[in-house]
Amino acid sequence: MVSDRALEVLRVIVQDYIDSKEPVASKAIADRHGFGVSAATIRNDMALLEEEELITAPHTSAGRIPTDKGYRVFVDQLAGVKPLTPAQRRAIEQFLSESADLDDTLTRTVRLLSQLTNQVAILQYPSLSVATVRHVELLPMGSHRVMTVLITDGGSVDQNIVECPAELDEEVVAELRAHLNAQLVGVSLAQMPEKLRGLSATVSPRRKDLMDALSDALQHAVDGHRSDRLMMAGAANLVRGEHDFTSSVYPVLEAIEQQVTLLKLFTEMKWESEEVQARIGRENEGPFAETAVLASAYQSGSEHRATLGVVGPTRMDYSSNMTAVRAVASYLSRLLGDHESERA
Amino acid sequence: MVSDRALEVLRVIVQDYIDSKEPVASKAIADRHGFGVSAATIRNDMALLEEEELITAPHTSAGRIPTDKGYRVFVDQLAGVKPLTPAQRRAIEQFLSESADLDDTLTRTVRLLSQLTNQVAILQYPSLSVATVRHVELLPMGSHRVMTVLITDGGSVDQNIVECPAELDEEVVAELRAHLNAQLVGVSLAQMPEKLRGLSATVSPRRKDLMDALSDALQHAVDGHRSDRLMMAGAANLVRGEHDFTSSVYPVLEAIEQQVTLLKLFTEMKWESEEVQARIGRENEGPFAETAVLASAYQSGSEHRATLGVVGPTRMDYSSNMTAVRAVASYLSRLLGDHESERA
DNA sequence: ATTAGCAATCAACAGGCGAGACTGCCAGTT
DNA sequence: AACTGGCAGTCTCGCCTGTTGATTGCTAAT
Repeated sequence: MVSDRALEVLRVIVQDYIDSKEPVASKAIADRHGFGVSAATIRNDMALLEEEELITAPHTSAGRIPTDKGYRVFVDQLAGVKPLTPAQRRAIEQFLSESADLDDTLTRTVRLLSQLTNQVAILQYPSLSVATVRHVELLPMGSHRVMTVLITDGGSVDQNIVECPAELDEEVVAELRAHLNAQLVGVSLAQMPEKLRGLSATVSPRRKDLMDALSDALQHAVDGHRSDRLMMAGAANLVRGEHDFTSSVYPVLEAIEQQVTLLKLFTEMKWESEEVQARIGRENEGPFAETAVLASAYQSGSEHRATLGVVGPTRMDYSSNMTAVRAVASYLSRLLGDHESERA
Repeated sequence: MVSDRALEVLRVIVQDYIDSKEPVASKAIADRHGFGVSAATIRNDMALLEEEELITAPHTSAGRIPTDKGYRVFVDQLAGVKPLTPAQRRAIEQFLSESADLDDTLTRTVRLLSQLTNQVAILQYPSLSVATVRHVELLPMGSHRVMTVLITDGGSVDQNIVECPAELDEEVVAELRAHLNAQLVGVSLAQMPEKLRGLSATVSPRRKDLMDALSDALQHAVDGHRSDRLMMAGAANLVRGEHDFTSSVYPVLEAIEQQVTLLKLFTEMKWESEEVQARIGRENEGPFAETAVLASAYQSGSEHRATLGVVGPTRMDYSSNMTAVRAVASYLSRLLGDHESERA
């Protein structure tokens, strides 16, 4: 029952509210965006929009502000795709082209995203379960200790120190190293647990304890690769416009730092439909009920996806932020994809 | 000219103000901490302390609050060493004993410190310039690409991908690997730049370009080890008691994220004198002029030191926070020292 | 040196008042 | 049927006021 013009009214309410932070009055709409109709007519449309719970008035004699539902309609139907500014595009190219290793790339990426959006940026570590083992190295550290190094084709490396139940010499280490590489190179991290469990059966009984210890350590390294960690950048942005949150930003910041709520949120999202997803206000539970979360998947390898995005007040610039999230996700995917293709 | 009793008055003003957040009145002091004197006498002492600019009154009919200078005197002369609670001690043991690799240890440490103090905790990455090279690994990635992996005895690992000017086969790689290890194992990171520069002279001319590319990559890995990065945890603590800062916490949080100001602060500090240093209020420049920074060096190896600490409002519990910082620094040193000694 | 007492000062609070900003509605117009 | 102008009603905000309660500084007495 909402006319096209009413939707336009909603659009300008969202837009004006986003940059003025003030409730938007009918008169202001009629003046600034000449719809060819008077303020009274805008008021009728606004009454309609209020009926539909797309906007609400903070108090009787105030203008209107969008509701969560209003933002939702705006995002789904009204938000035009704002192209990146040349400056933004340049910033992206520059930032990402300089990266060295994986960790550095991710750090830069999350900072970049926070700068582009002026929001808190969040980046989920890429799940490397489709990555495969490229090499396993064993380095003796004294007679009863060895360091395992697990190197994957994604370019990431993990190491662990293992207490050995038996005396070690270089010969034994070399033998084990050769054996481990023969068994494990090419195996995907997803298959690793199974493969590691079967490992102790492949060696002579007197090596069994030792091999068990090593496979424990390697399992630990694999676990560390789970995409269950987040990086954050731009926390200061959250406290900048302090009055964006009715109570305090404390629970929001805390929840971001705890990571668990956001990780849950990210995994809940379905990625089939759209490139960038938005969760607005009450659509989120708990501490994020006053925030909007924009997120996009990025390809961390040939298949698997991880998520990056921003968290901010519901009163945010959805158009440009969604563009920025999409752009950063796609640049990062390209970067990692290149990386991937290089090992062909 | 400040009598001993006047100093005691300062002490209780600091203590009371810290946990009540309210200016402290003469009557309250006379009542709660019976000095055996009346409120009027306390008032005389307070007038004296105000003369010395150790306390100040926010307005005429209010109690007094400590000035930066007052906190300084408190910290230097009055703050008793509050022992860790058993619960805190347990938390430290538990947290740090579970750590796996270096990065994990540091992450846990900084989180631990933020939990113990309820402040923002900052940890400078250990400078590994005294760490030595344990192993260099080369892994071919296609015919014109090789991944270098630099493993140090501290347990940290860095890798880089190198574009090779010439075709590679396993034989060449093996030769280079052996050569690099022969030349570099045991070299400290501080010596690496020099050593790397001389490297291309040690190989046959037709390998020279290749070796240069490799040493560039290794140099890059060494650079990544510089202790010019910080980790932060507990940012939410900064916004919890919002009214601790007259203006906004924004500049503080931003400065922490930018890292540069804090790194400068850390390097300025002299570590000879005390275990834990405090910089209070105006003693700090710029964004930190309203905060107190507690910091302590920790030993990241046999010699070199890095810094960890907390940032919070000047109105903080110096006694327990300094104890916590000291304890965490010492536990971390022990942990890293153990690690160090293991390679003997 | 300490104390009791007292006047002075000021923040915090609540209440009241006026101005300004919008809305909602209604009656009239196109 | 859609739109408009006008107007009363409502509510926030800022401002002023007076009141209350807390605390100090001073002075004179002990």
